[in-house]
Amino acid sequence: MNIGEAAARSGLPAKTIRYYEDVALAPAPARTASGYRDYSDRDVHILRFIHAARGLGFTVEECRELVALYTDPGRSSADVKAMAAAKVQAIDAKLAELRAMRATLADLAARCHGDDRPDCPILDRLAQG
Amino acid sequence: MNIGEAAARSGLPAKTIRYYEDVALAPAPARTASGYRDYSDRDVHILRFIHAARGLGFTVEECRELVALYTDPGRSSADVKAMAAAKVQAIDAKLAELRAMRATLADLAARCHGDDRPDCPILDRLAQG
DNA sequence: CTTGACCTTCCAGCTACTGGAAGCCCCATC
DNA sequence: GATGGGGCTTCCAGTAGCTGGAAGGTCAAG
Repeated sequence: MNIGEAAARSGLPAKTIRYYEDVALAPAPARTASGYRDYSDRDVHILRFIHAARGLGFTVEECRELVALYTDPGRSSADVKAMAAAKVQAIDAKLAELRAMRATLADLAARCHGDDRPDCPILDRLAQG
Repeated sequence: MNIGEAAARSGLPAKTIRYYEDVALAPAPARTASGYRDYSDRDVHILRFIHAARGLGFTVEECRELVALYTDPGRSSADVKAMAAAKVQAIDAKLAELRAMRATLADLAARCHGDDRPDCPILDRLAQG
């Protein structure tokens, strides 16, 4: 199948699939006589795997590792679990950061009149650093 | 004062200050005879304002607007409040996304043995898309 | 045979910096 | 006056992860 269908089946845009191939994350598929990419079911399977991994927040680099583990029959599940645990930690850090921002912003917004006068606790707060 | 001290006082790296000047977010300070940047207290004040705004998650583009509002005595606080509210919404969306990722990952990690065998529910899940 | 959708490559640009090279400048010390 | 070490200047390149667009080849329908 060509890239349009591989895109539809994997959920990734064709552009992104080419990009992943470029950075050697996704497999380079066979080519037709005229140079069109020709994806196998297995290729698409990997693309879907990558799509799912990206969707869980893994970086492209991490996806490379995950694909390597996935395609290695001699892998240890401990390695995969470690990556997942590290990602959970990273997400927790990001969550804490966003929650703090949200709290501050919501508080400031609540205390701002929001009318046509210039007085604004939000700006005041930013101004004090 | 020169850029090193402006950096120390604003909390922004010197590199970043130059970058902000380059993209016309931060004010272009006076220059000494030898070409060194020479920051006034007011310049530093704006730098700190920008630092705080970035810290609350506003993009550089949004910071530009905030600085414009900050320095406009005829502003309406409603405009600022609207920006803050929009940012809270954006953060909420991001939070929801991260929470979903975290939940999935933590669940998968919990169900993975994490030993030296290859069987792994994490990979299985990624494989089904 | 033509049209239009699809495919190819390559280059540029996005956000928000960050690192590094090459080269001045300033101040203190000898 | 020379020297050394820091700080300053500019400019270029690279990071992540795509995305848009240009120029051109291909395929299937009518």
